[in-house]
Amino acid sequence: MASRGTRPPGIKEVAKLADVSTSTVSKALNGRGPLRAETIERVRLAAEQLGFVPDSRGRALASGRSFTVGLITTDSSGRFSIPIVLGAEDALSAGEMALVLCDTRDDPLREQHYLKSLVSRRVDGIIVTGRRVEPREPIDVPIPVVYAFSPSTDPSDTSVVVDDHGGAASTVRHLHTLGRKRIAHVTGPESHLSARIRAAATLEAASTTFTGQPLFGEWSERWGRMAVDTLLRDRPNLDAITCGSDQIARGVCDRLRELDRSVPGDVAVTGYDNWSVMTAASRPPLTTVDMQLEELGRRTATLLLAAIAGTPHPG
Amino acid sequence: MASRGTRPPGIKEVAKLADVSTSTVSKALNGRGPLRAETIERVRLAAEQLGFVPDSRGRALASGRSFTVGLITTDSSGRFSIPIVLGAEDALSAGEMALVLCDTRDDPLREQHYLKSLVSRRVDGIIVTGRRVEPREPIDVPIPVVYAFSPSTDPSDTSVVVDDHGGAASTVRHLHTLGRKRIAHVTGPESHLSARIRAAATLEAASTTFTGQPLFGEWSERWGRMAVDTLLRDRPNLDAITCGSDQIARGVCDRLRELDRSVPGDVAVTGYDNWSVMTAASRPPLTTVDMQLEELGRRTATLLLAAIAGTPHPG
DNA sequence: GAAAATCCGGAACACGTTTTCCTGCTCGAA
DNA sequence: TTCGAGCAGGAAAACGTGTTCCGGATTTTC
Repeated sequence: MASRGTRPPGIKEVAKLADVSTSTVSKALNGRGPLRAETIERVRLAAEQLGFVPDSRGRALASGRSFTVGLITTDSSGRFSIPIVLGAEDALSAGEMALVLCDTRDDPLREQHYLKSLVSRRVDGIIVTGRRVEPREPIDVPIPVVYAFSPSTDPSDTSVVVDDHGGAASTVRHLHTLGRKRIAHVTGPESHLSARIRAAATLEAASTTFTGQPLFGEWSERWGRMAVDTLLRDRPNLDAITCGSDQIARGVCDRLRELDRSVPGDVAVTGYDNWSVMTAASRPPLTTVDMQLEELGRRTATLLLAAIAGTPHPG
Repeated sequence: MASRGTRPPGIKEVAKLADVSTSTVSKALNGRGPLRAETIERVRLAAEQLGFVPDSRGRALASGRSFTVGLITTDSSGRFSIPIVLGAEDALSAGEMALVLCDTRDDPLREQHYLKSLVSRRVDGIIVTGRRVEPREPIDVPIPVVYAFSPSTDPSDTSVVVDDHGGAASTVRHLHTLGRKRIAHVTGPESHLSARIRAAATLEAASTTFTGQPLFGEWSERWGRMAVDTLLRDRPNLDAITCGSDQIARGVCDRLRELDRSVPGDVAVTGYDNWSVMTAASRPPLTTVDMQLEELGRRTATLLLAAIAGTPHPG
């Protein structure tokens, strides 16, 4: 551990070393006031010599902004929020903004606690994200908020969501291109909005080539394996299965292999999420739909920055 | 989005409403000075009525602390850092501390940038974590630092690491309890320290029951499947395979199933990491070693808090 | 050579809180 | 009645920066 006790040099130390006033230092380093180039250089040199790093607390107080945004998530697993966080961080760090992480673990009490903490920190904005695409209760704070992945129930709030409909439809189009004519769909619980949307979009896009009904179950490999047995019993001649998640798709693939159906020769299988752990390990590697969550995070952050700057984009 | 423009009430507004001075408000709300119960109640009421939330920027400036810790990680996937973050957050939020997240993506430039940002924010402490257990270059800042998962190369720094040796040894003991006598080991690249440690510990613990040499490869299911073929060709009578990761273990299980070897009847298989995605989906569910990363994060944060309070625990 | 225009830099204040020191009050005792 | 003790609460400084305004110095112009 490095030395402590000696507190870092402030703007005053720099001022003394450069033999100017503190305000001059501020102007020189921020390029504000009209200063001679020689003075600026002198200040810059002194700052560098002392290893001066401006204290953002003072800056925050003076500027009224904290250059910090909060991210509230309910997705402890990080399965969906991680890429979003990465994208958001990417867009934010360009603007010298920091991101404070708050994982509520789905506990309303915790969420309340974190919210108060963020308000107390005078965060410039808040990103709210979750594990499901179901709309969630909006949060009530006097700060710009952008919802990512799980939109707010209030349509006038700014929300960035994935295009489940388009994703599922493009999957079907892809299969049509490959000449598949009898498509089935295996997905997660019907109680999940994303499962319903993907199923509906699949049905719609494959109306003439769909066989049977979508199968709702759970987001697991086990369910994928079970579903294959059901499908092959009822519709033995199907030639494609679109799955609501990569996990399900992998289960489907595994079971098809065990039953000596060639993939994708006899039956084409598609996943959803582009979870590399699943897609790469599957045999054969899966065709899947990438939700582009990192891009989603980036756009969320960009929208938030715009809202902070005063140009909200509702809806 | 809630209303903006009207800036939140400050301590001054509360003071005016309660008809006391600002210092009295501070004392009342923080329970510092000697005040009459009646006064405290009056202030408390006024604060609540105005929805007053103290501005932590002012507090940070006055108290000299920012009540914030930075977390620097190189593990973009979040595979290992997520549980650590969760644990750390857990321990920190108890102390009203916030956590700002910095993902370097293994880019030294980015790391430097984030480091400067954290120093500028006068963070109270920093947690450094990574994707591998290899020791890493210590960071040089005048702030308490605790390394988690990837220790610092400087032994006088505070580092919290996983007990790979103990974990591997306990696996072997478990297998001995089950009566297994011919144990093999399949793990990741020999260039990875954790693979070497686990292999060495396995060899040591199973000295009399180990068959052949540990197999080094990669952290993938594919390698697990390949390794089974190699093992069964050279040592067809083995009765247990300990794997360096759950992914490898799953590949091993899958391949054994394909070859009609019963698991765990003929061959027992153990994993490492307790990655539920792998262990639960495997058939049969895997026995694995839990690294207790969340606990590691919690302990890291606790150590950091101690260091911030002035009681460093080097080594 | 004097007045005006220009340019540079400094003093002071603001931001919101905590903390130290100090004042004024009340109560009890002589 | 007066003095000391003790307690409740206020005034002011401090934290570190940004910003506004203003004065002094230099240059320009007639």
